[in-house]
Amino acid sequence: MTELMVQERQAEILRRLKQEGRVVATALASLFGVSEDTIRRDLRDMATAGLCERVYGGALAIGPGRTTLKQRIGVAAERKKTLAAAAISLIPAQCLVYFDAGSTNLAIAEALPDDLALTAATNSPAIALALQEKPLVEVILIGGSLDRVAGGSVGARAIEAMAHIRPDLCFIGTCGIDADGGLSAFGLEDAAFKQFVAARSRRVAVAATREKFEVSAPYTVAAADQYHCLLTEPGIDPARLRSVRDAGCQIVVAGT
Amino acid sequence: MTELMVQERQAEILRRLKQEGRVVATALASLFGVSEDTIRRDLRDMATAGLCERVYGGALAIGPGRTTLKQRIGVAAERKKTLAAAAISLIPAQCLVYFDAGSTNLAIAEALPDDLALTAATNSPAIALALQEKPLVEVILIGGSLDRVAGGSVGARAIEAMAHIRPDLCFIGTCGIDADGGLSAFGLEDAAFKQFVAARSRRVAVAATREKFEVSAPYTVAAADQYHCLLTEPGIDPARLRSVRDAGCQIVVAGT
DNA sequence: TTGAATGCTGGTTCATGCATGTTTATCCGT
DNA sequence: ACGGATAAACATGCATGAACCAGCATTCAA
Repeated sequence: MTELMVQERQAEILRRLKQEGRVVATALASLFGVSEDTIRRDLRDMATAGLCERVYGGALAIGPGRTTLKQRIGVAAERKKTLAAAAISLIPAQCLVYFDAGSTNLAIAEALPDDLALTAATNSPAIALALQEKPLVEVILIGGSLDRVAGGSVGARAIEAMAHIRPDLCFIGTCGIDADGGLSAFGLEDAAFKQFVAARSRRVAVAATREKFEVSAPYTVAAADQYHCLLTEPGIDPARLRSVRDAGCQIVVAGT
Repeated sequence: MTELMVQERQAEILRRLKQEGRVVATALASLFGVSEDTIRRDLRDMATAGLCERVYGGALAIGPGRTTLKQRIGVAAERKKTLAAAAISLIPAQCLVYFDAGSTNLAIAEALPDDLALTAATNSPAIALALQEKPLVEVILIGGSLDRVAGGSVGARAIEAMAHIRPDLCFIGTCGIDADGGLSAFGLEDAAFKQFVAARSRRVAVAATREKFEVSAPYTVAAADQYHCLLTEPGIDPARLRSVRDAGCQIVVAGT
């Protein structure tokens, strides 16, 4: 490896932190060909700068990088990751994809591979931040009034901004799925916006963990025949899925 | 290698910077057949002109991929907090405040007290997330194309969305402040958007740490008489501040 | 002759490795 | 489970050489 300057070395450490969630001091020392003291100094500086959390033996990432590490450990989030992996296989390269606000869609955005080139639109600041990390993704942010509960822009301005865009594919978030496969949301404006986006998209996908099948939210978003793909986990009552499939919807069960 | 003139040499250095992302002073010296002092002078000049980042041993390229918002957040975090505290005293309750993308403005948004009620607009996903945590703040997200370097929306859509809003106060971010107090930015679209926002706002404030006074970015945003309040730290050359004050601009020095 | 570009001198700062003593995690025997 | 042993990881201070800057001298062209 070519000799690196301080800033480059720290930048590289930061990159590894983001990617792997953690770094080991001794490994970095031999990797860069410097003493462990130097690495420790680097980590200390980066920690005081708030770029990482110093721990005995190395350092941990802060923020999303660290949550992905936690996700690797946590079982519940492991399911979302599986879902996300399956979702990504639905995305053709070089197309325009819309990501609706929501934690499941955030997981999909985070899981996008670095070598996938596409244009991504979203109404969620959190998803926008995640997408910003993907080098080949051009990000379009949909503005509007920020809905605290939904975690994304809604309202007239959001719809106006969305009217300029026709996604090839959209991932709609849902709060609940009723017996007939209908999607629902907790907010009136949120539901209206989802509806608008779904109507404009060539292809509508819904990624939902199994607990969504046990929730019914007050505002309807779309019936089963208004979306094209339902992405979910194993262990759902086959009768529920059948009714959705009968409406002409593709069912993808992740992890099978 | 044939002997080159200063401008040619610097242009060649810049070319190499763009291509390789970094240059080493000693290598350049032997390459051009000049003393290391000359190279250092070159790099120093180019750095003050905002063309590269000077580091011990050489220089690093500036721009996409090099310095992202995330990296800038950790820099001078403590000082930015002091700046933020002072900035908050400028904000009247119940008004519409715009926060431009940038790490300094992010610090201001994070420092907002929980009992302050206002409507906040921003083009930055990161700032939107921070504002979402404040219970009495209504958040308006400005959409558009997401600029990775600036960390916020820019472009036609962003301007269109902004045209519906007339902020009582806006905090504009700046990449550099020139000798006459003029603000500048690294991106063309970014600069254009800042300009548009500033023109629409009743009152324009700029919060800048001291290093901004040593940087000059390529695209101009606003002259000193086009903003109303400059918020900065102690230790700035008084002559610089005087020229800004002479333009009719209020100067607030945080932490004094 | 003036001014810009460059090289040189001396003193300063910076990054790094090494030596020292301290703290921490882990293992082990009770 | 508990307390001590042990080795790894750590912080600190210091030494060193490289990189740095300010200032002055030199060159050369306008």
